[in-house]
Amino acid sequence: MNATIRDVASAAEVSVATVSRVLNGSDKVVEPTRSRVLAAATSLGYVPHSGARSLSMQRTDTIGVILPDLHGEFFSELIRGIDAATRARGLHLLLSHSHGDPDEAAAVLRAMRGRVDALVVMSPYADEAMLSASISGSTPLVLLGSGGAGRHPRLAIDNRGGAFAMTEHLLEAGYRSIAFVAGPQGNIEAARRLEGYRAALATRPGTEARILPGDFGEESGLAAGRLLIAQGLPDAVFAANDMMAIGCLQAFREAGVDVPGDVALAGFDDIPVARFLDPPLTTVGVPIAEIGRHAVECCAEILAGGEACASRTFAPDLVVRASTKLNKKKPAPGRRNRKEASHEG
Amino acid sequence: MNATIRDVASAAEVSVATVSRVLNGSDKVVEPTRSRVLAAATSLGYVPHSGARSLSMQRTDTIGVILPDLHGEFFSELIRGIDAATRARGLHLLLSHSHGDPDEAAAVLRAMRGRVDALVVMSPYADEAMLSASISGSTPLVLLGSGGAGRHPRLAIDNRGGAFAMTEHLLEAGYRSIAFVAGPQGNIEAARRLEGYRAALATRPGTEARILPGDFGEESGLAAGRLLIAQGLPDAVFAANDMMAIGCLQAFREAGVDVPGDVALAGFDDIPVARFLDPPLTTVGVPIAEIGRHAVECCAEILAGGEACASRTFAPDLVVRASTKLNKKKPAPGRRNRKEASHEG
DNA sequence: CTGTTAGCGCCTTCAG
DNA sequence: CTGAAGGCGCTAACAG
Repeated sequence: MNATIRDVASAAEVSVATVSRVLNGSDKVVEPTRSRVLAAATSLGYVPHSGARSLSMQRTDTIGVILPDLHGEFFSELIRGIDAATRARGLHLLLSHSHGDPDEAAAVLRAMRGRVDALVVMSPYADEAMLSASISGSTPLVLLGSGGAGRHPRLAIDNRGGAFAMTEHLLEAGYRSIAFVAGPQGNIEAARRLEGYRAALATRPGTEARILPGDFGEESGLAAGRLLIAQGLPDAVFAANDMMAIGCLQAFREAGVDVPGDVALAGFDDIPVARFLDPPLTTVGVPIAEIGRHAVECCAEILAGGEACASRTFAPDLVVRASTKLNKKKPAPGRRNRKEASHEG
Repeated sequence: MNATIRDVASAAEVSVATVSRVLNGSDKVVEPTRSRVLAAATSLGYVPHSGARSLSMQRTDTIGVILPDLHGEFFSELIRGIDAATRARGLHLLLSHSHGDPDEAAAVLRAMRGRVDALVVMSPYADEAMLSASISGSTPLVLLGSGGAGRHPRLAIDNRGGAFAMTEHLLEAGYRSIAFVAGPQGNIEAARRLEGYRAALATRPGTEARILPGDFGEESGLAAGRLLIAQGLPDAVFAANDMMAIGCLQAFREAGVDVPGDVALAGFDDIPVARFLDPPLTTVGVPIAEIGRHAVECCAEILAGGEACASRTFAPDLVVRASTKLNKKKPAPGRRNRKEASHEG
């Protein structure tokens, strides 16, 4: 069994109250006793039992995080940001994922009751009403990702704006026919990105939307790429996220389709690996870790008794790399350029 | 405030003991009362307070996981496996990372005391003695990754064997000079991989080790690749993990060095994106998520009162892809092959 | 300044 | 089969 506060108290020959005081620093304890307690605590390897603590303090110093999925670098980055912020504030991180099914999400939320002081939930499917119903109304809740307005702060990226800007960029670069690889049905982020794509096309008469199904996974990008090849390539492909863009790239490579020579390719998210692809991927940059960090700080503020932080939309920025460079420069010495290589030979 | 067991009891007009009994299923409660309690609990949205529960039950139903880093797909996959297993067993997952600094690791461990029933720790730097000193001796602990033998079960991959096999493979494929991009100093996994590389070379007279520094990050792979180009390319490059291989690939691309035409490239881990690279990356396949899952099951077994599960070494397997294919096949119709393209022209 | 004591919410003997 | 009561470890009044 682990040492309890009582063990420390008797070892230091003081009362439990005194031990509690020196360990929590608040009240003043005179020096001789103080260090005696500290010594006893250290030598016994005493660490307060968090269960007991949470029972009497009414808080757990833990933030619950519920994510829809745990695949790929996007979530890896998000968790990294969240973890950094929780640890910076001395909080713990209870992680779970909900997969999207509203019932399961509700169960996960309920299971966290009493274990966490606040929740960060990314739920691209479930609506806020369901969430509210599943948690104690007093538990602070910060939402991640797009969704309807509601009473909880929500941190989102401007999916529509980002997709609009990217489509715009492609159009301005001279690509006329632009296909879009969509995200999962019902996913709000995905829907917004599709909207942005459509809206941008609508500003240019003569352009036409061409939309392929996808689910945010690499495989679906691969399938979309193959489909495009079979049906006829557009000038450019805009995938609703980077993972699918990676899949597309693979499909193109398999078929000997050159990017950006034969078709341009763009993604969304700017996951770390995007710049290491061949060609480096043009994408919509999202401050993923930053959003995670901010969500935790939001929670911390609320817990500190402050106002709930305001909802906020993060502006994504265009990250233009080689995958959409229509007019390639002359290759520098030692650089290769497939097209020209075959012409030169 | 949330409903407590007392609220449920009075709503159902029974004692708290009875409520506890029906909710924990163990004892027999006669039917009329039973359903009355259930109804009351449901209508009040009652969920037992986990802090109180852990206080009286001496368990938290939570597994603590401490990882050295949270970058990239490797950890994403690991967490995914762990999360799947915890949720399958109705356990919670408390996540933290320790960065490698032994003191910080100790602090993180201590902070988890009382919050978790068992720990899964991946600590490529800290030794087991330090870990033991930082946790209550009775807390089950499962170690992830290579390390010295100790009293705790340890799940590792055969780094040495994997690296040996890969080096062997490269040698057999006809590559004579093989450079190795090493992992971080002091990292045990990295050291083992280096050993495997060295050992395989030692079996072939006339070969010589050539080792470049790295830290498992993409950037260090990029630097290593550039260094290799500057100093003169070997026949093949074996990076101690896939992230660094990705960095190398980028360096080669920048310089117009063709993979595998000019130099072969191999990695380690087989992170999901490896097969989507250009060229798809030959690597050592590690069942990452599987290991995470297994670690949790190990913990669960111990908690269920069983014996501590045995240490286990997972055998990695060689995943040969295009990045090490010296003799490329004739391209199928619609396939491209840079080298041949330039010869044909 | 320090000690005593009453809960926090729950489970679990022990009586009835 | 059900109720009453003690205790898990800790904090926070309230006394001394």
